[in-house]
Amino acid sequence: MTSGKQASLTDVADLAGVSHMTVSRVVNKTGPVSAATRARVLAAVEKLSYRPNSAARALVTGKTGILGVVTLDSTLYGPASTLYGIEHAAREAGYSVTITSVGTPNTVAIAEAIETLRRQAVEGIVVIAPHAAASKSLEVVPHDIPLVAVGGGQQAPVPMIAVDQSDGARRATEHLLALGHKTVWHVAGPVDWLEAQDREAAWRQTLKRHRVRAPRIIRGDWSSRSGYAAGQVLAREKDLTAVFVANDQMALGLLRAFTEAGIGVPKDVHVVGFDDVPEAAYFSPPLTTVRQDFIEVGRRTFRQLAEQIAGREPAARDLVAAELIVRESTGPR
Amino acid sequence: MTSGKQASLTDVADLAGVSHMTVSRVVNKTGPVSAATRARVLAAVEKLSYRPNSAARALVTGKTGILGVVTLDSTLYGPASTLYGIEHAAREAGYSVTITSVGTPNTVAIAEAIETLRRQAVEGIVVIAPHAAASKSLEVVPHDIPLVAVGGGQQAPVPMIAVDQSDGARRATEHLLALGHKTVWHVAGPVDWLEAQDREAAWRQTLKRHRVRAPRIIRGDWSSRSGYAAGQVLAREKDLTAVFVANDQMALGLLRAFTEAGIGVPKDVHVVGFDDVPEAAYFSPPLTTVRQDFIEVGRRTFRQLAEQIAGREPAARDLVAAELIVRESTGPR
DNA sequence: AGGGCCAGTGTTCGCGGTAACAACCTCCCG
DNA sequence: CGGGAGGTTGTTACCGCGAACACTGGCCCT
Repeated sequence: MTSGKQASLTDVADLAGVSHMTVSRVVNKTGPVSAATRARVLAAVEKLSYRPNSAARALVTGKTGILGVVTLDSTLYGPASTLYGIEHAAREAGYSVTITSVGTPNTVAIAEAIETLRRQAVEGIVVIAPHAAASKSLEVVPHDIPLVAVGGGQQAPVPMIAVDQSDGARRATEHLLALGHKTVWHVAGPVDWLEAQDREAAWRQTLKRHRVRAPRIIRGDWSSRSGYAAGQVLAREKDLTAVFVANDQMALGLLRAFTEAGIGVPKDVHVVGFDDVPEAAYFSPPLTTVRQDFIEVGRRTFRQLAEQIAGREPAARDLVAAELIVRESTGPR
Repeated sequence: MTSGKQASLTDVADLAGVSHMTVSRVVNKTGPVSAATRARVLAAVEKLSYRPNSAARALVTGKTGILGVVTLDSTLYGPASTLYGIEHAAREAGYSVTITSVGTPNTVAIAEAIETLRRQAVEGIVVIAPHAAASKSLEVVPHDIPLVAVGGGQQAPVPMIAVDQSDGARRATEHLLALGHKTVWHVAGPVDWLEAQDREAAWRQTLKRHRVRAPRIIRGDWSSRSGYAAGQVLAREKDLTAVFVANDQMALGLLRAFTEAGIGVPKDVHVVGFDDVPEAAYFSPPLTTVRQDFIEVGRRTFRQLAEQIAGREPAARDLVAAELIVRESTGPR
């Protein structure tokens, strides 16, 4: 019974004894069709297990119903969550999502990824690459296709959605200051990551506003390993009482280093992270951190893209508020 | 200069003063074209920034160059890593990947996801859903499209690639037994996850082979929270000295519970996890665990699919070996 | 009674490519 | 010097679908 080829509109039409146009009307619910005819057509569709040919449809309508996402091929919590947020919103609206990952977010790789997606005739592109180089490459990208950046930094050259990094970092820093600390140290993310820059800048500014001197910065690369190294360095600082770490993974490494160095958290030092990964509540000790609603980011990203596809020119920036989650790492001593 | 529409083969042909067929030959490097003509065509292509229309091509060739992946919309380390492994291998071979995520892997959701992908005219489908229900739904899926399951359990109804769960669980259990423990407790994953079943079965079998009685099982849901709960339960067991936890996230929660209960790891109890998430080396204490090479899984998955697309009937199962990574959680007391 | 109007249906055309074949030109050979 | 070979180019026929328009018949209105 597997007759080799997929059934076409015409096949269905022949079986139902109507023209292919009538079948098209039934399938797409466009134009009037009598109940009797519709039933016959539907039966034929069922019998042949007809599936519309997306290529043919795309060819004639000029719309593929596909969105492209450029993402890092990492399993970093943020990008992965955002991807699923976008995919979910897109699917609900009848779009499908194809991904192209880049190992390292340099200008060339991003440009290639975008070109790859364009060859797929995607209707719009999301770039999840909160990275300076990525942002740079967006400047030179042709602007003849709907495009949205996720986490593109303060002055992205294209419309952008992101969690408000400054807001989050400010909350974290002020939380620590409110606990009475003289100052707050910072373990930053990689310089070339915009989110790292934003968090660092907000931390610095918050200290300044409170007339507190900023200690020197320790820099990591988001990994637990680098957080561990940072922790070893900080463990040698005499008057260290509070640390704001730019993400949870690094905070984990830092906690480990502190444990090994005999530094108690929260007894001797208070620590705040960023991201609120699902595991953060079970670190030792449970980590105070800044939660980012990536699902919401994904949703708004899709909405933004949909607006552009519809030909409207939506707001250039959209920030999602961050939320401080207080746990034991900044608890009573 | 943005002339509204994308240039077509004919536009290029007109500009270069040749027929559209010649342009096609140049673009696809099929058939002979004189050097002079090729140069003229290429110049025209460049000038108009011509991009082949994938829909038109797909319509006539019947090939879309798209692969579909059904995945969980979770940020679980395993599925996410596998996805990127597949995407990478696929892109190298000129395929692009579209994803469809399912919140919970029940039969209906999987079937819908597959149908959604088929409407996209994907050339092959990967189902990353190491779940009993997913496996079930694969039994009833039409077999007229190349399909591969990742982590589909021992008797998947379709070709399957996976890390050898039994092998990994056996290594973990034997490692603990070799350290002299009377027995090994097990915190298992959800019953309806095939990997959880495999790990549990291998643990039980290994104990049996060593003529050791298996303690009762504690069951979690992969989350740190459930691992924490399991840890609280186990903390009340008198003769507990060794625990094999079915994944690293749960192991983290368990470590936390043990810490709160005053149980030392590795001093009082030895703990082994599964997955080797990047953070595992920085747990307190660093976690002995079983590493799974998801990139390799992704690579082989794509290869499998490519074979099927090429019309060959490849091996039904392909297992990737697991590796035991020994760290402090099973270290000297 | 004649003329819209409209629901229901069919016909034609073309989207942008590739496959298949035809046509032309050169060159070389007997 | 005729003819076949082969390299180079063009022509034509679809692929499956939807847009646009044409057609049919009944019904209502004047």
